[in-house]
Amino acid sequence: MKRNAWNDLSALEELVMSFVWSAGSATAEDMRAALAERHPMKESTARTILRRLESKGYLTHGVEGRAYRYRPVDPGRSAAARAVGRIVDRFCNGSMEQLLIGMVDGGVVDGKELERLARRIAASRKAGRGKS
Amino acid sequence: MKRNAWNDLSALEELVMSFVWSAGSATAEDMRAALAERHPMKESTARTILRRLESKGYLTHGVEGRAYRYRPVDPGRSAAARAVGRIVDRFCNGSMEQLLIGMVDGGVVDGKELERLARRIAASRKAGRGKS
DNA sequence: GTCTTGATGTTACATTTTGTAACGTTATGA
DNA sequence: TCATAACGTTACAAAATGTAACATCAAGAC
Repeated sequence: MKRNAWNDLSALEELVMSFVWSAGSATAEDMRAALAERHPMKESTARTILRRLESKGYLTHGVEGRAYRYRPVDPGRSAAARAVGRIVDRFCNGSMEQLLIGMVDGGVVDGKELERLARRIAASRKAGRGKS
Repeated sequence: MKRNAWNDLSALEELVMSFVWSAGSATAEDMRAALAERHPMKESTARTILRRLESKGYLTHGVEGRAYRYRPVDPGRSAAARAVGRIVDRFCNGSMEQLLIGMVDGGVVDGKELERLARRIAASRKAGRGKS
């Protein structure tokens, strides 16, 4: 049972996922050490969070020596895209345009920049799979 | 004192906001009746949810006859834009481009459509403003 | 002027979710 | 065989959620 439609991660889980996504993969200790200043926690706690994230479907793990190495099931942008899709439904009555307008007006992204990115992406997708 | 200013709505609160945003405004009864099938609840419960949403800053109310009429403090697209900004930070390492790529690849929005909308929006807001 | 009634605020509480972690178990290299 | 690192299990307190009863109070009905 999800917390809500656009995100079922708690603040801490979100912080952890953020780290794992940027790091690519991580063991419990890696994560704990990396977030030590932001959010200190015991080894046991770190592992619990990672396990919960795995049970929520965000992470998977493989054995590496004696430790577990967790890695994202999907790239952050995929999870992000799904989240945004739901946001559009709930907050903007399904109108992607409304969302974009809100983002530009709210300064989340500059209008020109958005146009530039959109143009580039549309072009590259049409041509062929050249992910930047 | 919200830990997550962007993601502080529960599933039910989200459903209610979704309704209020699309309806423009609503009394507790309006809301309760509208969501009756989706999520039945007593009058008292409906009012509690609306009051909580007001305390969270999502709604405000004015008196209308004997009832309170709640209305969104901000258009849904504003709340959506904030949420997306946060998502970009956490899920995409701050890269708006990564988010857009994820959305196009994930089928959340068509590349051409995105480009069309972006172009139109950029055109209608010639100035590239600084963030608030 | 009461009385009825609809709407409000106050208060309550069982669940679920989160954050945190102690502990017991197990494989592995010394 | 033993120390250890890493794991899973289990436990809780605190906060968030969902749900609602109850006491009130204003305004129109009589």
